[in-house]
Amino acid sequence: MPELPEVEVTRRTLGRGVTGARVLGARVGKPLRWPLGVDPATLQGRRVGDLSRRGKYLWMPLGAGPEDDAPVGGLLWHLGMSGSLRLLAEDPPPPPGPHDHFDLFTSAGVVRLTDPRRFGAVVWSEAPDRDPAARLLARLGHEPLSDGFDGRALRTAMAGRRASIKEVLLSGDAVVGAGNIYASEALFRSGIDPRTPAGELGAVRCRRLAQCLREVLTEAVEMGGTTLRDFRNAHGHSGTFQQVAQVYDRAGEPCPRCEHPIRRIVQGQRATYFCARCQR
DNA sequence: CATTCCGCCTGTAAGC
DNA sequence: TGCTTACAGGCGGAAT
Repeated sequence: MPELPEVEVTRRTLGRGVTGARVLGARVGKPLRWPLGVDPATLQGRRVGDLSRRGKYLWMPLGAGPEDDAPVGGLLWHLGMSGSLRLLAEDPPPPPGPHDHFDLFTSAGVVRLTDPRRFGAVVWSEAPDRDPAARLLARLGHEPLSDGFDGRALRTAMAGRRASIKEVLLSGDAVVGAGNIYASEALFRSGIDPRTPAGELGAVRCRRLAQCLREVLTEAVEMGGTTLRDFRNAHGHSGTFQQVAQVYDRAGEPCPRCEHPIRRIVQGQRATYFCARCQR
């Protein structure tokens, strides 16, 4: 499932190829989570700017069109559960398959969103700080890879929260980017019991968690992300982080640190994997 | 305000 | 073998 590293890998691999290209048109397939919100024909002639990422959202600026008064805007992309973005340079591009639900035709190739479960979205917005993008980005927490993020910022953001640290990490309103895989992995690395109420974590453990979260996300980006089934980067290549995950989806296997069997519990209707001996 | 739950999807696997 | 059911999960929005 695409979490921060997968979106960042997509941003890098897609941005390298598509930035500066001209939009030629778009094809809208089956409905995604939200409607595009604009007539695809109005995108024609716009120039693709630098891709940026906020949490698991990708922002693609589309500069003014051929007419001088055309507003600057962009597309906000989300990969949902099973989405991936490819840049297809072949001419003509391969015909869309049954799970290809959006094509952005550009002078550099086709940006194609493949998303079997259709939890993803592509939404037009006139700016990232105007609706509908603003509404979707408004409640997001700290960027874990930004300079300002540390244990203090994390602790402040979680003050008073009685929900478990695992659920707060997943909620994305204290810190963004961790989904089910990286939340379990970061908690394992930091030795914190996923059931601990988030507000009870002191300065020391918050600092450790912030550091471990950064590390695990950074390593995952360097490994091209995690590919359990669907994820591919813009060139169609899989990630390899799943090979070094220490607890995720490893219930019953020995803990890599202490050999104690890894447990699987359910928190907020989601699976959590942890070592009950190493994590307290 | 904080927290919990629902619903959107479809591929996969377990159960009958 | 074939059908049914359960499950996985990101996350906004409604309900509590």
